[in-house]
Amino acid sequence: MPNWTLHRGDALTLLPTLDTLVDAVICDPPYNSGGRTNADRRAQGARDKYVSSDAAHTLPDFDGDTRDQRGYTHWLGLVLANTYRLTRSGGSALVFTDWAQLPATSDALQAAGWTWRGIIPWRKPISRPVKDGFRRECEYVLWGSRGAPLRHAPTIYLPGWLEGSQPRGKTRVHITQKPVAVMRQLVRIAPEGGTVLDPCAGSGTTGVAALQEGLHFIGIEQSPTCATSAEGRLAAA
Amino acid sequence: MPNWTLHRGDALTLLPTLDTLVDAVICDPPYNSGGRTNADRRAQGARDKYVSSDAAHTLPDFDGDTRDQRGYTHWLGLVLANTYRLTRSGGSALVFTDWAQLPATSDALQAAGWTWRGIIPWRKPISRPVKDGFRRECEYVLWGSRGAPLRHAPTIYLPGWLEGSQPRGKTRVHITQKPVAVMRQLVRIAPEGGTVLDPCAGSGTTGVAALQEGLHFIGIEQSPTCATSAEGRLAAA
DNA sequence: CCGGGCGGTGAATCGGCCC
DNA sequence: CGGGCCGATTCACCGCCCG
Repeated sequence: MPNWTLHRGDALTLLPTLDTLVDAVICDPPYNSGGRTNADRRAQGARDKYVSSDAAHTLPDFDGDTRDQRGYTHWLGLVLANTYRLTRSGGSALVFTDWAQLPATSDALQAAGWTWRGIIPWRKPISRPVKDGFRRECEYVLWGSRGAPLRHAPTIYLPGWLEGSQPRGKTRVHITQKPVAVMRQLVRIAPEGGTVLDPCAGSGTTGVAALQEGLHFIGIEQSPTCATSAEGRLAAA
Repeated sequence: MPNWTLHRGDALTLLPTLDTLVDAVICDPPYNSGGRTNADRRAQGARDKYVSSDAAHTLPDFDGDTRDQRGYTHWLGLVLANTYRLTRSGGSALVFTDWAQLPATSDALQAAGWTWRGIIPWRKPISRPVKDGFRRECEYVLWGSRGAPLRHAPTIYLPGWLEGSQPRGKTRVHITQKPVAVMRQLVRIAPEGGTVLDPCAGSGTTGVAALQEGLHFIGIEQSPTCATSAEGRLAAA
């Protein structure tokens, strides 16, 4: 029976106090990328940047989305270095990013010691059209490993791209919530019975997917509101 | 009736001598990314890196695939800066890259003066599975613009995701040849009756797509073998 | 219970106005 | 003149309602 733990608080404060070794780190940080100017990025909350001005839902805003690109790279590098320490040799990191922060994310991943292994695009069928230009309908997952990637037994083959829309309606509790089906593909990078760590757990989708795949889960979430709904979802899973 | 020109020679030598203004630059440079180490990358020709050792075809090798990452960024930045000079305000650049060179390519694009506008993944359904890991089945097109992107009349909406396998069999004349259907989507970023420039024309697929979409085409190709087959394909289109 | 139709939305972006 | 703020915009897709 897989088990789970959710720590409440700041990732950079809590990670140094942990000592359980894990097999995979899956992280969906605030991208810090909305807005055209640095002032836009720093001044607004995530809701103002990422949610349509006429959206009817009342999902809560989230913190930690006010860094400029250098600050973001540095912060993410620290988080990833702390998770690297907790990861077994052969373990993997999977980090979400949008197109604009992809190069910064690859810098942070490699600065933290991970070997960069690839990009897995995530295609979102419900996305805004762009007038006179190419639609921006993908987010991206960067894959890194600690040393040579683990050999699985039996051998597994994971997809090179993902597809899935954000949950809608009453199952949605977070502005940037990921579909469980997408996360279930990703957590399979951990070996059978392994442990997955998510330092930016949000609404806990990574944990739900891990439990469904028979993996243990350790999460960290700063926002009390998110942590509470994550605990509910994890307990139900 | 759209017309085309193909210059034979090195892009960095020829670009400064051109003075026709263009609406879009589409470029598929040698990625310089095969091999695990810098020594691997520099020692081999493109054929050894990108083609299976048991491949049955005998397509010619290509030059310009022996730079390390710093050299690649610098070279690509020079090419893109020279094409920037020839591009009308509001025009676009579309640059192909694989996952490993994506950050370097975004650096070069922006260093050359272009505003980075997004990433369009290109999925190649025929790709090798990765043992115990995520398949690498996408390449990426980086979109940049010179100033604010041109307003089209009528307004167009271009895709954020491309699919198409590399040509096989006797229609394939180049190791890294792109499908015409994919290139036709991309050249549409140029306005009706506009001109497309490809400084690394290869087998001329960009030009074929441009002509089919009613656009003019200017290409540059270094390899005499490739240039000859490109001329054949362009004349037929 | 199933199918068709309708209404709402998106990890924004852009133009324009005001200070 | 530059920066900040406001509101209009776009359509494929998904969920829900109703027949």
